[in-house]
Amino acid sequence: MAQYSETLVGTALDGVFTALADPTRREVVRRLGRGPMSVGDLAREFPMTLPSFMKHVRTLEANGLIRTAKTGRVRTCALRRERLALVDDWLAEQRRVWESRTDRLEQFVTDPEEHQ
Amino acid sequence: MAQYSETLVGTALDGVFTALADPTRREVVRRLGRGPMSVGDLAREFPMTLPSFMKHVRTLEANGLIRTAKTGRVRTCALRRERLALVDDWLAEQRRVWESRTDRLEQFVTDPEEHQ
DNA sequence: CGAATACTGTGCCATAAGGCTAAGTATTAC
DNA sequence: GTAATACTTAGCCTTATGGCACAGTATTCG
Repeated sequence: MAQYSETLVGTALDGVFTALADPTRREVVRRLGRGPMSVGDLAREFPMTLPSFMKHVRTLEANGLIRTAKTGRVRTCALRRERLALVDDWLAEQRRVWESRTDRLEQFVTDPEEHQ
Repeated sequence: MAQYSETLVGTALDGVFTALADPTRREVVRRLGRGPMSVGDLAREFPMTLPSFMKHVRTLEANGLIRTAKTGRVRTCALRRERLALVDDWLAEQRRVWESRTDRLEQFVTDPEEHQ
């Protein structure tokens, strides 16, 4: 049993998808798409306290979706677009898998109406 | 504050990303890409008990990534590829956002070295 | 220097996630 | 009709998640 096809099981994909599973974090990614912003400026847009918001920032950074740096008392966040490419890559691999589907149609011994 | 850009906050995107955040579920999606399979056949490949595995199946179904149907005592699962398109769409929107970035460069009053 | 600003750290809380065992139900096989 | 198969249900456990309040630190402003 077992053998997951992704070589490492606890992959970066886990983190990236987890990070994007939260609407607040997706919105942060979206806003940073327009350019870097400070934590404070970002936080002001969301209905939660700063400490709570900071957790999202740290999650995004820990999973490589953003980069942050502190200058004086201000921490600026910037999107790391290349990290989103992991999602693209995974989707592309899926497509590769199902495009080879017709090659092995004989495997599907299930009810015909189950075939999408 | 607030106004998240996705119209509904608890969107389908939450569920889709959450479902894909787990390596077991991603692997199920991958395998179903090759064609429908029964819960039992799928489960045999994973290092966990059937009840545990069934939770993943239900999560995938609840979030629309797979369709399942029972015939006799066997439940067959099939991928719903169209649901993965939501991820594609979100990524495409991101690209749209950051491609319009240069239009408003004057907004970035932050440290120049922060600009990726 | 004292006050305001912008985080940061700590600890608490409620719910959800992901796993297990054990027992139950419905089909199918013998 | 008994037994094996293929889930399914229920309950428990541990850890993770996402939120809070409150207190603390480091910069910058006046």
